Amino acid sequence: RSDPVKDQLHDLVLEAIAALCADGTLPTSTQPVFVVERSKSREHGDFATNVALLLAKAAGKKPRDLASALVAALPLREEITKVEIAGPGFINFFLSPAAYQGEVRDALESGASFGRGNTGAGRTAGVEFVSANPTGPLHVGHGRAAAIGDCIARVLDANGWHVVREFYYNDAGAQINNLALSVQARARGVEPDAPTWPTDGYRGDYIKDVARAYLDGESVHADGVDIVGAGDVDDLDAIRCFGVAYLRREQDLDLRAFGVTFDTYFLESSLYADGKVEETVKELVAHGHAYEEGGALWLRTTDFGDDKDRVMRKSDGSFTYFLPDVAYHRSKWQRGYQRAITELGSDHHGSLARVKAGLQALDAGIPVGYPEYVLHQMVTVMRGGEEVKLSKRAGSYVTLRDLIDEVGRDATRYFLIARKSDSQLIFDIDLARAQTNDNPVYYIQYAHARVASVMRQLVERGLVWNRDIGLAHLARLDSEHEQALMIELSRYAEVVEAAGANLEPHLITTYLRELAGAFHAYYNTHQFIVDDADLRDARLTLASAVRQ
RNA sequence: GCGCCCGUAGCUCAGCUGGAUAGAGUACUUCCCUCCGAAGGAAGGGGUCGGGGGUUCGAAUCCCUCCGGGCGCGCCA
Repeated sequence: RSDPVKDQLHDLVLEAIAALCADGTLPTSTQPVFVVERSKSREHGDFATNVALLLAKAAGKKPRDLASALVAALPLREEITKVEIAGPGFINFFLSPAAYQGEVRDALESGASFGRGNTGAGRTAGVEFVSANPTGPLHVGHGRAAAIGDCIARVLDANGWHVVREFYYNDAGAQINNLALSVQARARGVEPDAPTWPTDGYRGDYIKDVARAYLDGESVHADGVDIVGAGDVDDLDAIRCFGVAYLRREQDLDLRAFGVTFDTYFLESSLYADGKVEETVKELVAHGHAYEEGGALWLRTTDFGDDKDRVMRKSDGSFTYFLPDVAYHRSKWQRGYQRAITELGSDHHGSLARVKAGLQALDAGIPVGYPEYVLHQMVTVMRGGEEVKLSKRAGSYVTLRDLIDEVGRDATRYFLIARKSDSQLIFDIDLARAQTNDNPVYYIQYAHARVASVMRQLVERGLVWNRDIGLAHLARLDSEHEQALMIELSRYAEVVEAAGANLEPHLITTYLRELAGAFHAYYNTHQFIVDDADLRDARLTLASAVRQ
């Protein structure tokens, strides 16, 4: 119920239906299922309803005839300037600007909380994203994950959810061991192509930085712990701890520069340390979904929609990655996340079915749709019409830091969420840097700059604007362009709601561009009348409301 | 081979829980602009919504099939 104007129209139609039921035009058992929607084009008014199309059969009438009857029974309202029957039987409503002035009032009165919803009702949603292994710098793909995850978190927060941002990382597995060996090799002066270089070692230049810091006894602060480089090249455990801390800190600095922070860092190793992995295995076995074959322990995930059964414990006694994943998502449920959103690169999609199956096999009352996965597709970075592939720092890929340094934090965030996450994304550095209206970030910032400009001039002329003056002059917002702007404004709450419901933050970017467009149109055409203080104040009311 | 995602204007993409002549930005064509930022405004041309079939009063949207592109199908993570 986020749009009061739409809701009022919906209620009016209900009244009309009730009237037709009373006079026998409609059967009294009629189910009033219909929608009132914003019209796509101005020719079709502000709102339209398909009610006559849907009820025509029940009424035994042609849609347009039923529409006529409904319109005749519709209560009159001052803000409705015209009601029209169009096309196959749509009823179009034309509203006066006054119908939207309440939205501006709401914006002024609610300030920063304008547009917030409460579908979350204070429930807890855990949003897990990025979750990069601490084995190197974050790349563009992580950047997309960071932007999408953070914006999902923000949008859920705006819908009344209590949001916990969570970063899960592996600090103990084979990849980390590989990292430790790579740092050790660098510390010993071994080059990547030398015979003693570890198999599949990390070859990037950043490994040299880690090794040097370790040898120099540098102190690294990450996730609330200080780790000092011990300098001993034979102590692989010490190297591992230092390397993880070092790269975790680097990732964290990049994320902070990107405007992203986390509430919880969850270590994969804690699942083992706290016995969660063993516990999960025991429960799966106890519920009869496990069996042994070829010396390994399997889970019958095919009972829960997976393609084939999966190995939980390998024949060598160690666990596959699959089991900690199940234990981890189980812990989200146990920690009280009524909703869990897991943001991943789409190359992980193969693991979704088995994790969900594992959670169901626990028989712990976890909902079938838990967790909700949001997958993002690959990012291609372009500059000068060519694909950018290399980063000095990491070697084989473009880092998030490269992008932030080159195009700035806000533009990077905007472009990384501007597309549906399941579409491949082309990140055009030239476009993102452009100071022209081709660049949507520039276009939006430019709209803001124009508002700021007017406000500044107001102050320079010694004039005052405040909320009360704005509220007193709402009725002056009566021009066509002001109405167009107010209509855009009135969509805000439902855009926020839809973005939250569908976990689609790109809806926000699309909306912002449209809002900026309405603003530019308003600015470009209206006459700024300096000798009419009242009119000026009223117009500035809207400027300020939109800015907020 | 199987599974998931994508295919919409020259380009980059919205729209996809079914609705009216399929939208935005950009590019292109014509016209306008010396008062708040012209980094502007007005108008116009441009589409078999990948192809085909089906369901429906109505399909870009739902179902089937084919084509094209990406990704995934390990006792790797």
